[in-house]
Amino acid sequence: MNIGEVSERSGLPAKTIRYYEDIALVRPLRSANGYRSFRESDIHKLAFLGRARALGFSIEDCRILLDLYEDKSRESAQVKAVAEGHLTEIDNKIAQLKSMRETLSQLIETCHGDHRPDCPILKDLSGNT
Amino acid sequence: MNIGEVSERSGLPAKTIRYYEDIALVRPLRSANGYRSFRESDIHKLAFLGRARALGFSIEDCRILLDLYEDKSRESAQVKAVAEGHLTEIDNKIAQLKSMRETLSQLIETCHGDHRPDCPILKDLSGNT
DNA sequence: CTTGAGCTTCTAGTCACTGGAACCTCCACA
DNA sequence: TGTGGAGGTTCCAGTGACTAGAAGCTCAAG
Repeated sequence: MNIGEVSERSGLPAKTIRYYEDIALVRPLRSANGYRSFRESDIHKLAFLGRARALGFSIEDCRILLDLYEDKSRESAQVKAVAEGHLTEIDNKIAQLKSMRETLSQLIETCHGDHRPDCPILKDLSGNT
Repeated sequence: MNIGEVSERSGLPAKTIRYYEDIALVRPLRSANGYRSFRESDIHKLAFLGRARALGFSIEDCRILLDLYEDKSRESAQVKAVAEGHLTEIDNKIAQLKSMRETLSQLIETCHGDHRPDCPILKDLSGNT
């Protein structure tokens, strides 16, 4: 199967699929004309990658998860550890964003936002309390 | 004032300060020996940038905010608009992360995480329901 | 006069793609 | 048989906001 159809079926842009081959996440065969030739298992892998990326896993995490997926003697604890590490990162990011949000929304509230130049947002950024 | 002291006083790494000069966010003078020579106003700007970046504003937003800061005839509505745009982005990111978090934590809960290979996380990623 | 800290510039790497150029291949239709 | 266009190929460069590291210059203290 050619890359266009694989792109449709996996939901990933062709560029991304080529990139994933570049970094050896998938290894499609080649036809006589030089075109990539994807097997069902490649499409399956790509869809796996799409879902893992949608959950925010890094490419390196994806690589590990794919390896675990293909290792039938894996221990589920290994998978869980990767997922938990990622969950922690997500929690950290959420906490950071919430803290930014908090500060920012307070500043926005106190800014009258009209034609006058006086602005508590700039005041705060400039270090004035 | 040399970059080292400015780094300490502004809280920004020297590398970052040089980068900010590269992209013309600050324009320190130069001493006869070629060293950057920072005025108080440069330090002030850098501290401003540090705070704006800590609130998650992009470099381009920071550039706009700095310009507004220096434009004494600005309208506070302009500042507020930038801040509100950024707040919306933050909210979007938080929503996305929360949705990831939701899915991921549910998967983690159902994974027993022991020596057995059976794993609902991988099952889900592989498209099995 | 040496040593070491601190400064300079420059290049390249990060992450995960994405855009674009130049070129090749295939298939349908005239 | 020619042609046009869709779809494939590779390679290079850019994104954002730094960061690491190398090679070399300057300065102050001992």
